[in-house]
Amino acid sequence: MTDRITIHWFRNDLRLEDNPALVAASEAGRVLPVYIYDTTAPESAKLGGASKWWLHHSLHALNASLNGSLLILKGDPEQLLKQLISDNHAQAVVWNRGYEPWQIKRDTHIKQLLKEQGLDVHSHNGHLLWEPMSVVKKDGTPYKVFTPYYRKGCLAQPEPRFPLEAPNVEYAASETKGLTVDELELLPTIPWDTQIKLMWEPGPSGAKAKLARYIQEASDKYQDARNLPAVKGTSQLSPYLHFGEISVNQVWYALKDAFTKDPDNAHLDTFLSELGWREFSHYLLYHWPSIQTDNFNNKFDAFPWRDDLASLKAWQTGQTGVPIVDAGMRELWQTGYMHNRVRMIVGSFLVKNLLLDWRAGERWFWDCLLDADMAANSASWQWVAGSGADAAPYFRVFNPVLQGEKFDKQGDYVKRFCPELTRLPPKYIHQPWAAPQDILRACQITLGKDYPKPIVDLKQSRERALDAFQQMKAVS
DNA sequence: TGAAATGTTGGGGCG
DNA sequence: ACGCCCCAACATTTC
Repeated sequence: MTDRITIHWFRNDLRLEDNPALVAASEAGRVLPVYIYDTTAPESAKLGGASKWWLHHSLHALNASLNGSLLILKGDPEQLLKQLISDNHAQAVVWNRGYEPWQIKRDTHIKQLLKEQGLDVHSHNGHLLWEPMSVVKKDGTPYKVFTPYYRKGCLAQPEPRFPLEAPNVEYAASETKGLTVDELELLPTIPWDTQIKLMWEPGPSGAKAKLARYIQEASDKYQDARNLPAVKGTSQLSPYLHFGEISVNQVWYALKDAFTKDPDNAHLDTFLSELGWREFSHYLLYHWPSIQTDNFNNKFDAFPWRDDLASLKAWQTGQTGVPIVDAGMRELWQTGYMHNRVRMIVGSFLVKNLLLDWRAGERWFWDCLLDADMAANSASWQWVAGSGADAAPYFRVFNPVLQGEKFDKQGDYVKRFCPELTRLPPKYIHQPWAAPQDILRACQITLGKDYPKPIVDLKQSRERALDAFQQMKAVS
């Protein structure tokens, strides 16, 4: 029994605490921990630049917590696992499940193959509160609307797993030679990560710090900071949850605990339902695997998206001439993150004011976000575009000026990322094009030179979007 | 987790 | 004192 070796295949569960597969492995004997950088992933699932940066640091943190015994491999998981098993005479393989369509296909195949070879193979739920396959309506079909999904489908079920302690593991030394984290070459060759390095600490300890800070601040309930991009009112846990450096169960129970002590704290309640949205997007991707590329609502197949590279480029680089949009896009580029409120504003702007396909936004976010997550990214873009399940109606067009005035009253957020607008008074900070010439001159701003003129007229482009929507409805 | 257009109400100025 | 109008404030509808 003590000679038995179980391979724990680390994927997006880069933690030792509350790790069901690792617990199972540790109970069966010695454990060989391996991370495999999968080079066979399809193009649409290949990690973006920001995600790679995060993974690099997260693997370092994991390896350190394993006293350097993490085996790192790169290539085709099927081949590498087979080799690993034979080199080390392993009898079992465990992992925590993933839910992206290509992962499911890959894992199902590998599981079957290894079982045929006589191995003991088990997968576990380490990533979600309620797994997609266990939540269906009475008629057996999956939910398409969030509220009944969450209330009747999830909350009515038994409570999610209470977080597990980190197991006592006896790690086996590998006979297979692995790579160092650095040899995966995940870091950028040009140093675009200077700001990111200062802001983020990947790994479980960074996650715990974020969680503690959030609960502390949410408990000071005078603030309504969740919607204010200039304030750190959101938890910023998304990249940690994506890579599994903290489990959703750990976050869920930490919030529940805080909520018990402070039952009418609306922030905590809202945050719990945000976790519900995270579950919902995984659920949608599992039951409708094509949502990353295809409109969930196929009426949108007839939507007249424009083809306009110059506008797309202006959006990507934060040069649209609309301050809150540009601030958001620059925040993304510089920090690998964007405040949730601003994600909705820039998304609406791309899809409605610029009339560009949501898939262009999905791809850009995928490359730039540290928390890039196929489920959340696809479901959220379709939500913004109006083509998704339980989506925002297409005619709900955000006015970036009003959104700015509402959620960034003094323009602090805009000024942080658009320093060329620093001198503008709050009255014009969200619409410099409306400022009188003498004020612009006094602020040393020449529109079209120091800061772009808006690339679209907000009113006209809003009407154009509504017309396009009518046109689509007429076609179908 | 909208915005804009349209409708309704009621207080106050004023002849 | 009364009716009329204006318009802000709020509510409802439409996109």
